[in-house]
Amino acid sequence: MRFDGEGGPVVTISDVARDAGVSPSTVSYALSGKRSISTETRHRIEASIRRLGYHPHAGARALASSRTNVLALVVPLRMDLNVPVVMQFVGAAVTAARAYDHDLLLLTKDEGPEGVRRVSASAMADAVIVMDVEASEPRVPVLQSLGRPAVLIGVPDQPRDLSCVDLDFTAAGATAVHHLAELGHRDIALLGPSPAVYERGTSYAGRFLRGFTSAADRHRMAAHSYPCVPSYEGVRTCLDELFRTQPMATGLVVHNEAVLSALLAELSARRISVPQRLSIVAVCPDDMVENHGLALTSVAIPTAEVGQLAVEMAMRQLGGIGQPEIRLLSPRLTVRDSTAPAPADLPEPVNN
Amino acid sequence: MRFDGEGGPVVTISDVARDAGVSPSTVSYALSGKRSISTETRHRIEASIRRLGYHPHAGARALASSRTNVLALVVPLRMDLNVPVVMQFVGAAVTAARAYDHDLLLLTKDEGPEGVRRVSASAMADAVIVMDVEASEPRVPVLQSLGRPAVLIGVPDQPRDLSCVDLDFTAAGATAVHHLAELGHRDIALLGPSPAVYERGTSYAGRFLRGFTSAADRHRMAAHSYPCVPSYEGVRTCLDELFRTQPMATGLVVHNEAVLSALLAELSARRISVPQRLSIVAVCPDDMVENHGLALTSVAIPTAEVGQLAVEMAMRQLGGIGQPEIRLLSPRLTVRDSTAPAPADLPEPVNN
DNA sequence: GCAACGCGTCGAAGCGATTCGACGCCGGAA
DNA sequence: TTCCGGCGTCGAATCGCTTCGACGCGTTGC
Repeated sequence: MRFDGEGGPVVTISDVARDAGVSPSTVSYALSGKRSISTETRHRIEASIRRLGYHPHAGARALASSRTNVLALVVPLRMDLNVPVVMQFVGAAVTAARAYDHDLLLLTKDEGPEGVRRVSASAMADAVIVMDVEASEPRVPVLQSLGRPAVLIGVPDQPRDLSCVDLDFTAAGATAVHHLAELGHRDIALLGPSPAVYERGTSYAGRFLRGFTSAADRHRMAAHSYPCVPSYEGVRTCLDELFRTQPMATGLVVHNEAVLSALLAELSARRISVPQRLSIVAVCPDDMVENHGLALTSVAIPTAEVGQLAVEMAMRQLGGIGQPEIRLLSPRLTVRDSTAPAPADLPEPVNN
Repeated sequence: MRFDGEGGPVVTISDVARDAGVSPSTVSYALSGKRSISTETRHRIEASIRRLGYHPHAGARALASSRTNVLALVVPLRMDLNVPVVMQFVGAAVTAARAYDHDLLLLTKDEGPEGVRRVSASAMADAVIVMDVEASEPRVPVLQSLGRPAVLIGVPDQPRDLSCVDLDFTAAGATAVHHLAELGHRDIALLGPSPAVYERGTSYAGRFLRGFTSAADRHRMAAHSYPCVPSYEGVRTCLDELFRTQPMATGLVVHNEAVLSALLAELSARRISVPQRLSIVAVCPDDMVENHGLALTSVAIPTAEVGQLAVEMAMRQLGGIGQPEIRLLSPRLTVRDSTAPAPADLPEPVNN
């Protein structure tokens, strides 16, 4: 039992063993349950552990067992992504991980493929979860060569043998359009994420757009897409452009959580009433549909589920059961107060 | 050189040593620089490392050196805090940590003091950084007994021997008030964070409020504070309350980034012009003052600096130089378009 | 000319866990 | 009664790295 600086005594497994009158290996087996231990002995060991305040040394454990009980999570730090949404994923993931007695090591996308390799090669994590996946994701080859479980949140063009989980954004796009179609809208638009997001080839943006476009085609609706930088100015520019191109548009799908409040404020300033003149379908986590002065009809982004599933898929692979798989969650539409039947009489064209 | 599942060969320090024709300890010294190595030998070792693709095993390193090169970061997951602000801290911290060749382990405040103890006692991290500090912070005793460096972002009532870093929120409150006083405002209000934040005794909220109140007293201004839940509804309620209590208020300090856009939208809906009728000083990170249709006069929350400083203070303590210290950054006011001299004629009272 | 020293390198002893094989004991099957 | 198998436990090897002490050699100082 060494003493270490200010901190209390550093208790090792041998200290526990001595205190309980058994050998270290017995303590180890009592802890891991990999061999049976008599109830009698187990209780004695548990008591010693509590009395001495024993915590296994993570490094030693990792060295001996080649398991760290740590998951690496790669998050985007960019500000053109919606930050609260990212945080929701992270929160769900860390909570799920703790339920499996694992911790999360935080990496940033900035480090690129090399960061993933570094952490994995130096055995700092047992598996890797990657957010903000791009269509031609440069981290896929690295991830694949790692020989560790990996889960992508999003779907690249070539997932190879990697697990993916996400909302089915293609279906989500279609769902939003379908809802507007049912309400009789014939001329609709998509207010999408920042152009930068598309240019980067971000997985979900493209998938949603495809779903939106092809559903609109199927319904023979007029439909255009307007990427929108997340600022008041960006919203204004987008709306100008939108109503110049489609002055008779009556439906708007918003796939950009960050601009929701600015959009509603600006529409109200322009005296465009929602949902009378313009119906709005938001695509965002459920807890973001309130707080705008109007409950928004929305297609939910199930951040909590996705984050949790990502961890569970990783854990399953670590457990040996379960192969890589691609799981796309079906979209769920909740009708609230921002959508209504298309105006019966031709709406007044919006001019700016 | 073992082979391990799908992953490439697992290269150890002995493999490198053999390849370079030296002993393992020499490789170790070449890597750490703790003893001098001839240039000749060092080059040979570096070449071997590159050729074999050697990455030191983090667990083994931690075991032998009792250093993990990992910092634990405890973040709040609550949604009543402004999430983008939290993310800015995190981003700055992880970037700074990488500059010191360290990684970040993510803990949540949910785990409470026990989480901190767990991670520290099992030697998963060398130091701990804690966000969202409360006045009577329950993690302080644990942190103190750990015998590891710890840095709080925020200042509890009893910091004991722990390092703290933050914006000087007391001074920030005073600065905002002072600016309005100079412009001739005599009747002002504070739109603060959610009541829950105050009830929790969150460090920065109380400090800001104190700075605000005492500065207003000093200037003999009428001043009240209105905690505001971050939703459209919350903003409306607050404004109702505010103008019922202080119909002649001409200045508003907003210490709640999340409601800024809702606030401006609602004010515009109520035909209260900013800054003619009402001057607004925001307290928020600089990159949040745009995007509202009006550049806001603000007292900056230097998230990047604070996050980075937190890491640097932790590193300094790990390096043995530097004692625990409390660093409060001086506030910086930037005058933009949301503040103007108080209306010369008595402003029309706002009634709702 | 010799002691003292610094430099570059090596070997071996840990660090604190896991895990494999072995062993004694007891109960049930033959 | 003997043999076998499972249970509970132990001892020792091992994981990959750091670090301490030692050693040989070439300099430097008196």
